Amino acid sequence: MRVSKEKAAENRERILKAAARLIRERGISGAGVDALTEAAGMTHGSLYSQFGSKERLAEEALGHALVASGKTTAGAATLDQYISGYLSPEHRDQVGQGCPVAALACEIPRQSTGVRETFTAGLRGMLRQLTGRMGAGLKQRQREEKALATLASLVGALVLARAVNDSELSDAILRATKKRLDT
Amino acid sequence: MRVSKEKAAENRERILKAAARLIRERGISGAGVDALTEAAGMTHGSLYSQFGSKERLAEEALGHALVASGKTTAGAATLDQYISGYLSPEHRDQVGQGCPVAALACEIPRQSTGVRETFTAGLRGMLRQLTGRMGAGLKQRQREEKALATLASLVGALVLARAVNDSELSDAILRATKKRLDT
DNA sequence: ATTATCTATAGATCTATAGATAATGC
DNA sequence: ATTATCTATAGATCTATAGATAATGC
Repeated sequence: MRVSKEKAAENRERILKAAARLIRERGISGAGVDALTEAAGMTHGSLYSQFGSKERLAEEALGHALVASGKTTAGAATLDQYISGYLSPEHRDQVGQGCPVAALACEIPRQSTGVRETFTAGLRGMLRQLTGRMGAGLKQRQREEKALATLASLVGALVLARAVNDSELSDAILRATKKRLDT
Repeated sequence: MRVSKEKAAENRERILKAAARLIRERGISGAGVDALTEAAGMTHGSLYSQFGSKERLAEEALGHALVASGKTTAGAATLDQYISGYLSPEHRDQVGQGCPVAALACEIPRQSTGVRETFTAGLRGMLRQLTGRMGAGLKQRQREEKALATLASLVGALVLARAVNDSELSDAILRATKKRLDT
């Protein structure tokens, strides 16, 4: 049956929000059309009238997740706060609401051009936030360079801390990386 | 039909070698039983007589890839050589023969216990190699700590360099991380 | 007799489409 | 009349198993 324009827009948002979480938890290829729509309380058919394909939903859902994640990190007043939050055990343990870059990076090379572009734009957004928090004594070039290296450290540490099967090692990865970034 | 013991062992090795490459290129969940056995010139049925399940093959193939990768990096005489090789464009562009940790880390949290244990053991192996190449002036604790932070940097940089859709940005990630690790 | 491999197939799941339905919005 | 959603289903692909085959290795 048909629903009102507002209701349809609301449904669209609900699928997007659920998808933004599910793709981080299960991966883009691991989150099926059924699971994505069911999590929003709808049947899989509605995905195709709203987004046309799973690929396009994935692209929008990734964008949604990147924006949400960016709003969270924007709250960090200093570089130290940014780093501490990113490398916290809480962030590690909440994949579905955490940084989409860390959650999805490994499978991005196999995704559509649209998804890869959205991902790259999101990564540039993170770099901008980091660059803006780098020491004022540095030139712009140096701040950008530091931001690149810092982002790689952050993402690598989070990804590894989530992957290992030993909580002590996982904590040690986060701690050592934080310490290294403090210098 | 039946084959000789030696031939069977050889077939097993061939599947493992092909799988070690395929899981890095397509991900563990992305590499299907058909593709895995076909790449070794066999039908999918043989996988089940050799390994019992895809999960067990994945575990052994990951181990295989970790050993092969460890042999390559063992050739690096110094920390600087290790880092330069890891962050080289060649390594970035050869996922199927590169570091399995960087290729698979994001999906490891969703894998079986066996796969996660193999992954963690492989990561410890990398840490041992790195620790052994850390400055002699440091205490063992400090060397281990530096190795943890260095590994996170290396893996994060490679994963991001592969994911972004812009070759200049990709190169910049590798360069900035190398520079940061040189200090 | 044992067993590595192949063939055929089961049963689940995946993405996608066609057509029906029913309420909206002109 | 338009259209968001649902239902049913197509067609592909996934992991796994059963049974046949045929050569090994006792």
